[in-house]
Amino acid sequence: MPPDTKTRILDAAETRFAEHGYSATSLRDITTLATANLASANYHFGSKSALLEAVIRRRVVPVNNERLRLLDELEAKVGSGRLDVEPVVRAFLAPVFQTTVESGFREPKFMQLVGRMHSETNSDFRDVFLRLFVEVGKRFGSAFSRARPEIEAGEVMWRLHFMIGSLAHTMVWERYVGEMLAPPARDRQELLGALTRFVVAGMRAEGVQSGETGSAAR
Amino acid sequence: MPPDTKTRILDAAETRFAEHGYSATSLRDITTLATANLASANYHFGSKSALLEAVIRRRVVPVNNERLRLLDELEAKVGSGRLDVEPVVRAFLAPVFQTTVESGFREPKFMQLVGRMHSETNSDFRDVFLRLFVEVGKRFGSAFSRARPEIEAGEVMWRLHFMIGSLAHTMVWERYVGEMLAPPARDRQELLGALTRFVVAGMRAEGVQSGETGSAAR
DNA sequence: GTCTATATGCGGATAGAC
DNA sequence: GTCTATCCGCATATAGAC
Repeated sequence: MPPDTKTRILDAAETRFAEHGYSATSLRDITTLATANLASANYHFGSKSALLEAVIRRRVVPVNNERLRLLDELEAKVGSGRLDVEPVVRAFLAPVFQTTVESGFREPKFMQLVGRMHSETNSDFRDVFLRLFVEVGKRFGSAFSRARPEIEAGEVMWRLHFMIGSLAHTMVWERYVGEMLAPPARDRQELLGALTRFVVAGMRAEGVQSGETGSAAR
Repeated sequence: MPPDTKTRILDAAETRFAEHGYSATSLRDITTLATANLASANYHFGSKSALLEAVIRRRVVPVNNERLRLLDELEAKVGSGRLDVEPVVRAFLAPVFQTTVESGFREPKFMQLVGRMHSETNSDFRDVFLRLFVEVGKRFGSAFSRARPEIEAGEVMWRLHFMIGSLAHTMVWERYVGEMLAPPARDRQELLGALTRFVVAGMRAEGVQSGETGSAAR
């Protein structure tokens, strides 16, 4: 257990937000788990939503920085040459699975939190998260458009969303799949591999064909 | 506005659960929107979680029935022959986009609700939803395994999750993407088409290659 | 910085008149 | 079936002693 109260509260909040979501978690619950006094949460963070913001920032900023770093590296390497889909997908997905981006990541709580950040549409949650995500979204959108120039830009953006959705859903439900379907019981790297294969293939798919619509083949 | 109070409450609850989620929505908010008395919610449904269950059932049961019907039809058609990935994907995705499965679907509220049902892990929400989803999950898992027999069963199950994630995330965020990325402004059928292309390609991807792991190519 | 105590309001649920 | 009024617990937040 971390020594200072502020960090303990941050950790406890992360755990509970990941498990139950923002609205369903009370400060009482958080401070109890943190073995801290109820009032200390407001003393250190000011309000519940400010605490949420601190929790998100602590995790998202390093992951997004790592994503951008990998993308920079990749773009520098290929120069003005051809940009392949696969390394771009990896640059986006891998940092989430990487437990050592910054010291202190405790699995699998963090994975769930990331998943929830993408799926939660509570306005407090969303506002904070969107602010932190805009740059990454734009950079990766451009990178995928460059890797798949034949695909219309709008469809590329949707594919970015599909990728995020696959990632987020996997993170959130990872520990519940056993209740729902036979648990495949993979380790993290295998899961990242499976997700990468799926997304890379999706990104490489042909765009809409002439004459075809979404309701075709029915 | 529907005539009877019970339906109005159901509609209002659906709207608010879709917009803000279960925990963040109060019965007061729901009954006000429904122009009904606070006490009437408990009179008609017994409790908040029972209301949630009614909301989910009303929408999920017809969609899942339609999914199973399409899959039955497909399996009957191909008999013991080859089962292609694409129509299975379509059988899963299309009923969600079909606004006329049962009369009374009001877009795009319903799409958001479906998205939330897949992403919400609040235990009330999850329990109800899992119960309704188990059969569909198993049937489609088997169908995909049959369509992609070379892929290990565990990976097929994960791909099913990836598909659900893409779908759910798209539903939940459809109306927010404008805040986040340039809005592609597609219509529903185009969106279904884009999602189908992505998922079909993902499902058709090769499985893990010998010697490769998820952390490869880094 | 940490605690107790408390202000203040919203939450779900229900009793009981009509 | 629908209403008012209310119970009662839990929520966030803060005041103020130590």
